[in-house]
Amino acid sequence: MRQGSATIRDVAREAAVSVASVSRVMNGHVSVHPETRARIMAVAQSLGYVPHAGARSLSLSRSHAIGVVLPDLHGEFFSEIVRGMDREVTARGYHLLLSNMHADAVLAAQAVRSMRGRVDGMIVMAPQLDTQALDEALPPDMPAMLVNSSPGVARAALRIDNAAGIAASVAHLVAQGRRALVHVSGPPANIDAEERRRGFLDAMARLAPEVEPVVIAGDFHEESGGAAVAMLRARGIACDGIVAANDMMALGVMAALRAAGVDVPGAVAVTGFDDIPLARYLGLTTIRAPMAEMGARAVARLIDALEGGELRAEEETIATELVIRSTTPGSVIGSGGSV
Amino acid sequence: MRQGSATIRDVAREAAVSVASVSRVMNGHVSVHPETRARIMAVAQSLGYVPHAGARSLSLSRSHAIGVVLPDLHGEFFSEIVRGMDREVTARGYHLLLSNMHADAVLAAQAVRSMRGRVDGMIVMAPQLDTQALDEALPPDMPAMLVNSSPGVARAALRIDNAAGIAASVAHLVAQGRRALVHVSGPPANIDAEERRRGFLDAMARLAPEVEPVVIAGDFHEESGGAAVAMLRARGIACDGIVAANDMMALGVMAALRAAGVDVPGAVAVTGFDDIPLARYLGLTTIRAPMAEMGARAVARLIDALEGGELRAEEETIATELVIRSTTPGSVIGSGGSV
DNA sequence: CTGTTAGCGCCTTCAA
DNA sequence: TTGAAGGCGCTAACAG
Repeated sequence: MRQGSATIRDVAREAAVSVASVSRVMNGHVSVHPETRARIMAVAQSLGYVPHAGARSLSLSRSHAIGVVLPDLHGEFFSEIVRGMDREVTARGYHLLLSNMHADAVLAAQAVRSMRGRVDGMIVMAPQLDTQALDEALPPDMPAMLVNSSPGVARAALRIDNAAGIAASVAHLVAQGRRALVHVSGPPANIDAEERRRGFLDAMARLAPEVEPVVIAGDFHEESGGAAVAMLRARGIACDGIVAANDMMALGVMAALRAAGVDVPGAVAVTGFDDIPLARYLGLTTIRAPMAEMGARAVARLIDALEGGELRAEEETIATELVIRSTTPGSVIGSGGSV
Repeated sequence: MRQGSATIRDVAREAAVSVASVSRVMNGHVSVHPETRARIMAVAQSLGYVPHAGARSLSLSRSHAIGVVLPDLHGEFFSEIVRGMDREVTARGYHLLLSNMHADAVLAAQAVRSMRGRVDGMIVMAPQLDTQALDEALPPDMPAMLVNSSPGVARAALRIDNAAGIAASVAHLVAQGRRALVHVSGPPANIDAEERRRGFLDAMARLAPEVEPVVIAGDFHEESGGAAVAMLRARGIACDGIVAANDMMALGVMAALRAAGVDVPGAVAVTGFDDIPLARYLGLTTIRAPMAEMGARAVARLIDALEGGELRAEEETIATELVIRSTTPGSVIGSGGSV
């Protein structure tokens, strides 16, 4: 992109051929005399010629890059998702153009627009943006995959099965005879948080219809887990199992419970969601959300579409997995993965 | 990048002006009649016109994108570095083009080349590539910053101060009267690992010249920490402090020690390096490596250079910070940050 | 098998 | 203040 580099014309002149021949050789096209080919390759080599990807994509109307717009999410997620995307994208010969998006819809729209002309498609993850904002931000003719975003937009989408995940946790606890379950939810504006909350209520209605389920509002941060426990105790709410909407809050719950001398999992069982590395270390039973696979899948679907397939505006759901550790007791029979 | 989008010509035609005027308006240039400007903007708006960044960068020879080539590193680092870069890059109106690089030099070269014509500069992090491979991979005229890479190349570089960090750990332990220190090193081909190993030996020579320092080879993975402890015990090597080359190994060390009934930090103190989130949770004393700041700094230096400044081929070092937790006892007086 | 020639979408002198 | 025209580097017909 800077001054010095040799262009296709330099190679052509030096090899005494036309740029077309150079282009043919560089792109492995047919019909080039072996001798000319050899000469051209030698010259290209000696000049250190590397095709200018920008020019190439302008002429081909194809950048082989896909834009990724992510919210400012936690370290674990970020790296996992991007890792999955990167794996797939590299295997397919594409590049990833990154752009973070802070919860602001205006900035989001700007980030999305700024990618026109540099990517062939986009992957947008916007758990906190509403349908309309997303719709306005995405150019209508831009192939895009929505990941864990608000439903309602006629776009191809991917989301983890929050409801089934939470339901698995509830089933697991219910199978142990626990009924007084409490859900510590995430921020209300967040689509994942909302689905988990609903999933909890639905699962309770199905699996323990005789009890009135309790939901305490949290915000996905560790502290709100501790706060939830404090509230529970202050109000004297009976509880033998806490289903947190994510692992960080579950950790807060565990710490508060133990600090208060409550036996975990003896008196109260705890489950989280996400399966962050800490969960494994601290023995937290949780729902594993396969973020890397999700990223890879999003890329795969998008590129498939870009290369001729259809990008059907349907939502695909990614299965989660219940990982039983020491915050819920014993190996329970028949409480496998999903519900 | 697809078919539908309106081009500058569509806007020009619709507004009954030349493309030059549209261009002037879009780029906020002077000398455009207010009336024409208004008309053009109205048309652009109604057509949903968004400038084609690819074409723009071809004609300007400026892509406002910077390429990032990273090794396949652990989640924590990856996200922290990229977060720092993203923050800076967004603030400056640039984009990040990502590319992973698996330890193979050929693939690395290819990854780097594939970015010509799509980025204005690059940030390369290659702790396991040697100088020559790096040199060959980077186009001579491509502005680039090396991050935690092999020294010796005449390029601008940034690296965390591994030696000072380890020295701080050693000083901290020595200040507690510990002398029988053991270092569990990282993989020998890794530049960070090597610098930490050397840093340990140098610090020991300086701070505890009377003892023969012990180094056990690890590989940055948790298991090798446990293996190191096993070896220590099998050989009956005396030891009252273990300085691991990274946190994961330190965790392995802690687990093995405790499993063997050894009191930590009573009998043996343990320190790590990196300060991953787990370190905080498990109370591991460690050296904090500010990866986000490092990423941001790399971007800042690169963009400064791209926008007129000089990109001097000098190495800048990023300071680390000793974080004392419970795997090394008590608050020790006078053992602050660096040595 | 090879060269010529239009663009891809935009920016920018140079004239008017 | 505005328009016409060339060019950024490359690819893809279309002729030879």
